Amino acid sequence: MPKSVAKPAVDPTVSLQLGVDRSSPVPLYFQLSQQLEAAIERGALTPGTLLGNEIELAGRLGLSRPTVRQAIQSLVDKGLLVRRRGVGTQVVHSQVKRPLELSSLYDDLEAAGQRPETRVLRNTVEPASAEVAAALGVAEGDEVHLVERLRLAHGEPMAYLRNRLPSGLLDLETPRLEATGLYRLMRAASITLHSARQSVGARAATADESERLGEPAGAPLLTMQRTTFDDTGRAVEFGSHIYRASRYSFEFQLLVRP
Amino acid sequence: MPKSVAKPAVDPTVSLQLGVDRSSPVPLYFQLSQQLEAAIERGALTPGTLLGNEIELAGRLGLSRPTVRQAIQSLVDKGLLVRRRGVGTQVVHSQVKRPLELSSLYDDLEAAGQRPETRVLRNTVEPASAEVAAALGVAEGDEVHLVERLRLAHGEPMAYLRNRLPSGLLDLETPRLEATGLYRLMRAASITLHSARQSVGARAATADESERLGEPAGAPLLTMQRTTFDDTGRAVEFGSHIYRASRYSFEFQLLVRP
DNA sequence: GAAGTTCTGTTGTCCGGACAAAGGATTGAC
DNA sequence: GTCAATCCTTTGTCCGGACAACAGAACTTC
Repeated sequence: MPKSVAKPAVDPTVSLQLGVDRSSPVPLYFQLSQQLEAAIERGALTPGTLLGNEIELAGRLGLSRPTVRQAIQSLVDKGLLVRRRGVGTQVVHSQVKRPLELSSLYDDLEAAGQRPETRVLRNTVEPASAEVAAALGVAEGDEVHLVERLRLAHGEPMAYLRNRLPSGLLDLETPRLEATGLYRLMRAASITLHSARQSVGARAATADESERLGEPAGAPLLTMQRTTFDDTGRAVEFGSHIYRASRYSFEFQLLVRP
Repeated sequence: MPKSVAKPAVDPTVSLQLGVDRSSPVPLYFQLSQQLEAAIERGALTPGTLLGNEIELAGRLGLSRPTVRQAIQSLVDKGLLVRRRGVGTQVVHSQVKRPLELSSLYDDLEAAGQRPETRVLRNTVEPASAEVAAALGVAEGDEVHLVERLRLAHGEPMAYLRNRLPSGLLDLETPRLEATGLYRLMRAASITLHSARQSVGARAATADESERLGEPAGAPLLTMQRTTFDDTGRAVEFGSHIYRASRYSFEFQLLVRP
């Protein structure tokens, strides 16, 4: 007689009502990965759970194994699943929120439930300094767009944002800048952002800065410089921002590249 | 008679001497992606170059299209290539260096050519405070390992590092801590890091801190808190670090998730 | 000459199958 | 009981093919 009985390892995905709509234009692997992600999100798949094996899952859903693998892979890339050869695919033991995205302060604040407000202080054109020219990849002295904004939350200043953009890239009207964030305007202009190079540091506030942000003189500030590139490699934005360290910090999650 | 002649678009990969070794245990897609990456790195494939189409490339290398696609995809994920349906695959217009890794300060300094030095100030065990317990996922009052280190470069203090680890995870001998970085010790103990949650901020130095770091009183400091998880979801480290803002800033590249 | 239409080339998605490699559990030998 | 060898399960890699979707160029029509 076998000493077993210990076989509680029922495939947890069976009770999940997974299913794909083949008439939808949404790719099958994407439909599946979204359903799995939602299941993890709402706790139907708890951390540590072992997903049933790919072949069986594919068979049950009427999909091929490559398609199921593609769905799982996308979640592995997001850090939600972990695969182990010979073992199976496991829901990662929670803690994953969102792996560092190229987000604007505006989106961050809005997501945090704070109603961001923008005050445009300058919106003009000026010749590029050597530093700006190098960052944007234009010639020194070329005209670039300059935008200076004060970002507030709950009526309190949070950050002072200074951006330079290649002139003519975007029509930046002050009302639109006050209504939303810069990145949203870019996306709306069908500029597809690709990557950014950032530098985060700290320094003491100058007299001007402390006054503008409502901080005592010499208060510590968080600084961020960022050059953003679109998918053709053009630099589309160079920002030099300062944040009130007493009110703001950068939070992010990052994944180890396997 | 065709008006053409305009056909300078020779596949740039033909002159690249690509080829795979089927007897090698290294996966074919990986061999190919490495060769392509090397070619981009050394400038043999210049930014903007259009790779030949996948099918032809697969045929020339004696590989199947899925294998070639897998190789290309890995470089797209790294941000080195951009694909456009109906157009082709293009080398991204440079600027990409390295997309933010979970690196230790030690590695960063070493890569920058500075010889990092570590002075272990404390290496002991203590009961977990509420904050530490929450971060590490242990009970309050449980014993955790505490390591306090001063990190120097060129003999100058750069950062003050305070780490808590679940006790018993690693045997942290002071000599080993002074010889290398914490993450390397973890990897050596075959702990596979998976993700980390970070928070970067700034504040003014306390009297103690300013003295330890050789900064004037009240100088702005860059702060970083990080909880690191391994692939089983365990928290393996909780760090609270402070950096001299006058000497150090965080530099990183990040990619937009498509 | 300008606008719409068709055509062509390329990547995106999906299928079904096959074998290799690794991890864990079981079995066997001592 | 302990250790090594074996088996089984699962993911990793690779193949060959098919059609869809999209972008751009060429062509036709007005």
